[in-house]
Amino acid sequence: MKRITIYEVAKEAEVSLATVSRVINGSNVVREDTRKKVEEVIKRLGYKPNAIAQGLALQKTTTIALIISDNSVYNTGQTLSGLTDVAKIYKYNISLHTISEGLNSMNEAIDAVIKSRADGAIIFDDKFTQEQLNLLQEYGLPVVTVGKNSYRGDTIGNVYISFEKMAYEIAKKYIEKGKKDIVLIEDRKNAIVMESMNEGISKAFKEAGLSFNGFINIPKEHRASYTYLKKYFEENTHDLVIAYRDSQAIAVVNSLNEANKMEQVEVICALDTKYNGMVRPPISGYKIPQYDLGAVAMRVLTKMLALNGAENEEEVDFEKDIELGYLYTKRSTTME
Amino acid sequence: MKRITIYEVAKEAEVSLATVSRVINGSNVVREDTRKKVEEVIKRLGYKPNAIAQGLALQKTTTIALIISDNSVYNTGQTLSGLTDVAKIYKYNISLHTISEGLNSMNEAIDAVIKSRADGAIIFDDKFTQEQLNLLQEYGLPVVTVGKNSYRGDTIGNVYISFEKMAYEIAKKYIEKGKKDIVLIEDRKNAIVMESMNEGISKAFKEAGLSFNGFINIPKEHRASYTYLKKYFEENTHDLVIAYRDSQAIAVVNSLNEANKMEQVEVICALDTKYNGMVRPPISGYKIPQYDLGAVAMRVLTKMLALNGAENEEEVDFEKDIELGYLYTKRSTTME
DNA sequence: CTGAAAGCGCTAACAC
DNA sequence: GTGTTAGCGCTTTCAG
Repeated sequence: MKRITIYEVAKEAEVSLATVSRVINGSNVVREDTRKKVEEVIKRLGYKPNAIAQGLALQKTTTIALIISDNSVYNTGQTLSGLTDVAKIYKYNISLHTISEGLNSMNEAIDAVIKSRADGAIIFDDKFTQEQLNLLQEYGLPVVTVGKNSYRGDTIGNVYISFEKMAYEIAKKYIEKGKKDIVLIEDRKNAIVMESMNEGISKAFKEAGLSFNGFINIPKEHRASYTYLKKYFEENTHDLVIAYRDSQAIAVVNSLNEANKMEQVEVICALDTKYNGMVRPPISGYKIPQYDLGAVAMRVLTKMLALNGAENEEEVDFEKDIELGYLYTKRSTTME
Repeated sequence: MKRITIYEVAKEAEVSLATVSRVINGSNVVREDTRKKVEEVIKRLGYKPNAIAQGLALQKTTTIALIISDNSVYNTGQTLSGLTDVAKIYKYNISLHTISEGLNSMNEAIDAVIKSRADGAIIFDDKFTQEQLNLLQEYGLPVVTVGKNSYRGDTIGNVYISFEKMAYEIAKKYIEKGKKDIVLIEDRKNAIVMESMNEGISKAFKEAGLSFNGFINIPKEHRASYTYLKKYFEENTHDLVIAYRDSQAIAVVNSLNEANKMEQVEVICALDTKYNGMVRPPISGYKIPQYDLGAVAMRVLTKMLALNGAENEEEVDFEKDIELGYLYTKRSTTME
């Protein structure tokens, strides 16, 4: 097993550690021929600089910590891709901290992140508190959250989609068309988003002098929404049903189909995926820029980090809170 | 910004570094009251041991590197969950190295992993070479691959599913029923798996004195399989079509439906997902233990690591190559 | 342009 | 039990 250190390289190349260090860090004060010699030895010996030692010496790890809920991992490979692609561009390593249910999990993750001395953190999870963010801050980690815009701090950024706005727009449009019997299907796994959507719809109703009470709770007994929805739609009809995840939208459409009501009620999925287009009938939905959510978040973080490093108070201002848009895709479950 | 070191803690608690080190590492030679005192100071100061420094001193990082293709991230959140859950149990950190297309990407990832001095690596990707694995070995990293069983080495493990066997079994069963017109849909994104399946089917055919030539290539011009399949199934009919991913199976079923051939041809999806059950008609498929794939892989790696640490040649033998099973789920697209 | 030496924060003998 | 000290591998002044 190889365990070659900078010292071996130095000896073999007949220079000092300092010089080897200079060449691996691309310092341009090294004479060309000594550089060549050192590089040759590095290759010959298969020397790979120890990032841990570098981290210690430099007081930075070039690593950013990703704190992400189990749940999010499942659904959003694309966001992860965006995150990692951009990280790669800036040569950051990524350490992954998944948190499962359990209340304490987030605290444990934060603890691990602090100990790991990551340079910054990205949090992609529904539920965490401002205090937890503050803790990260205290230990000098800039953080950007993805999905929500309710966190504040000098070194806290937020990259998000406004589902409240989306829901508001949908509701408004339908109310104006006179289709006021709107219903929103609960998604227990995404309680926070549900809340924003509920608020958005309520706002539209209020503006129309109405009040919204179409939030459909899926009783806890029902493991899958489908079993409940099937029965529900046998007995009920609405103008429009809004679902968050594709699987729920599909369950709704299946239920509606079986109740022979597909003609009467429209269905919209808030978090569009390819499956909405593959199902029959294809379901209308809002395309969310999942990849960008990750890519932008990482980009914002790298900017913060650059600022940190520069130490210059040049007020290099940039937007830390970024709202991303969405795109409505009409398919067959809506009139327009 | 806090930057408290063990030294601060020692001074504040009026003990030496060594003692502080002992209490944070749970050494049991520390007197109870000094331990209490130190712990109090640690909490009061908010001291968090620097994992980087520990890593340097201990020559181990308690981190395992995950090398994973973009592609895999998308589809297999569950495997990731399995991986991380088990890692958590053994207190390992995870560093994430995604590799995108590009040939060199894997080499870069391996380079980064070596530099990071991770204790071990898990590779979850279709294509990499034995040489690349050997490189990891040379630098002392045990590795376990997930998905394939074709890599060898003292510190190389493989956790996988035999899609060859699966395909063989399917083909054999259908051939015996006299349904010999079997077709396998290409999946360009998973070329290696396709190959195994092709081999499995071919084997079954050969055993029956036949030869298999039902591998359907999706012409490159077609971004989505669906556009091609729709046309294909207007013109062709088979006894059985086997698809790998759910989206392909769905495309097949949709095409078949539109060609009014659903009654005549059976469809099986090799990599079952919840969507197969949600689509109409629901598609039969093989449930793959995705979570276990990750969990078992991580478990195997931790065993290797434990062995490494123990240094005892006690021949603590355990299986490094583990084949996981699958479970057939009949839905509506097959007769039985 | 290059080398010597201090230091990054922590662990692990080795003393006492 | 607890303290002293020598590293772990690398970067970075500071001299030369």
